[in-house]
Amino acid sequence: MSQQTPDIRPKTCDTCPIRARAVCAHCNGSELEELDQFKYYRTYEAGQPIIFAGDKLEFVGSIIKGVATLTQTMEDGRTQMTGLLLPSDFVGRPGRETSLYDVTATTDVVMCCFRLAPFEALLARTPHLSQRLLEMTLDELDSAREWLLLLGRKTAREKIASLLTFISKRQHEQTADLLDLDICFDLPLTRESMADYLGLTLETVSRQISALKREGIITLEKNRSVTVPDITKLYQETGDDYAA
Amino acid sequence: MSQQTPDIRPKTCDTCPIRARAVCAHCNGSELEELDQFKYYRTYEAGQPIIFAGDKLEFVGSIIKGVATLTQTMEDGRTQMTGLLLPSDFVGRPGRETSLYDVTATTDVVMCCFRLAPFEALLARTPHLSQRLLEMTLDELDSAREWLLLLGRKTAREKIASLLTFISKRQHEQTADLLDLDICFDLPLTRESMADYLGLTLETVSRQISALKREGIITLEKNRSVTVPDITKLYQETGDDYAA
DNA sequence: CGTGCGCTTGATCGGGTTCAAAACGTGTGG
DNA sequence: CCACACGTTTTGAACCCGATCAAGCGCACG
Repeated sequence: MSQQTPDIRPKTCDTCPIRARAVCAHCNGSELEELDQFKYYRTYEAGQPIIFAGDKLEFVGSIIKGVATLTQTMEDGRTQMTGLLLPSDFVGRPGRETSLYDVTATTDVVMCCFRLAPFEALLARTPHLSQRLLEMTLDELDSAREWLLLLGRKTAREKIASLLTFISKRQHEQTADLLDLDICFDLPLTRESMADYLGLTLETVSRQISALKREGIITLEKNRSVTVPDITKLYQETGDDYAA
Repeated sequence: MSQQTPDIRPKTCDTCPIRARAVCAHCNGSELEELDQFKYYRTYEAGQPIIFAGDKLEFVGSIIKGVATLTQTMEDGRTQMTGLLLPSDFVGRPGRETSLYDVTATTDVVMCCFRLAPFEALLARTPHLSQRLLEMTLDELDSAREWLLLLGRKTAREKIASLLTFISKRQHEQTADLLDLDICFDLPLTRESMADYLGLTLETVSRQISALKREGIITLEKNRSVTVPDITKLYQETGDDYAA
């Protein structure tokens, strides 16, 4: 925050790091030009709100860099994360005027935003766009269903191992999968956010992470930087049956 | 099962009870005719599997009548329901060859099935179809996110009250909402299935239902038929903030 | 009338929560 | 450079909600 983050906004879609996986992935040149008419970039600092539940939705868009969360909060303050958005993920819901969720940047975030009304109009007459959005929504639904299993039936230890495995996968899917090397990644979430993701308390999260550390399954530095010497050991703790 | 269920398969789409809400809702006459080329009806008895996880998907389709579930099972047998499909809901996932979930009929079910390959082909060139599927998928994602909150943060009592509220809503959304009348509905799920939906054990489900009964918030007959004298009282137990 | 399945109820156990306090890390100002 | 303050994380101790284990009940069906 005090340190100036370099402006990594892509100049054009050609140099956009998420071009291949974002909602615009299937769009051709002229479609991109149309999108460009009502596109703008926005940045958010870590911790800042992007949208509040109940707010009128002004835009939808893609996460270019950083991590954002969707959360729901009950009247008495109990909070559950219901979405964890990483680069290339889509934010917002065409066909709805107000957000059902709080959207928050948990790290510094760069977004590619589209004004809602023209985006919806383009969506309605551009199969390349709507088909990609359908694909992405179906994938998100599958992830949500895995998440249901995690919340409903997994133990605290399995939940932690599953989250760590998920983050390491998403952070390394671009790079070559060198399974024989140590895997390192940064946790983009505080203990409290992890707790909100996993349906636990932050104390339980802390205890389970300590246990994995004690057993040598993971190593951490400065509480945020994780090293996994043997990813299969971590994977065995997730409770999932083995598959890539 | 012993009793013969009357054949309620609609003769044509005009008389189809779910026409207005199904995936084909926006289709026009000629599009329906195309769908009709590779459409067929199937029925399943209560308890029968519709698809096993890992099976090759032969068809997608709509639930016309009855209730089906999606479930995931871990190696050691823990199971979590991850989908509860009621009439008009869509079954299957275009763009995937094998099912990730077990799909099971929990009551007698009638489905309108479409052979997968021609359906996908039609989907790709029929915006009326793909846009409706997108809408439905986005709605399902929203439901899944409410479900995440339920599994992650609600108490057993709140979970039960939420499920009962959900079922009563879905069974009465067609009929006029007479809030001042007693609300009655049948539970399409066993205690065990409810437990799988809620991330609980069947004993806890039974105890919480007994508690609600003892307190006069619900009444049951034959363990399956529920009467709610005052729906707002039940709603207050869900933990949700008040809204229709 | 017996058999089986779905449901209820009781007694005990334990994983995760709650409440509390200490340790750590980072940034601030003297 | 050190002292202090604040937010995050760790650790400890007691408690409790829901799980587990174990009968027993009631209704449908053969």
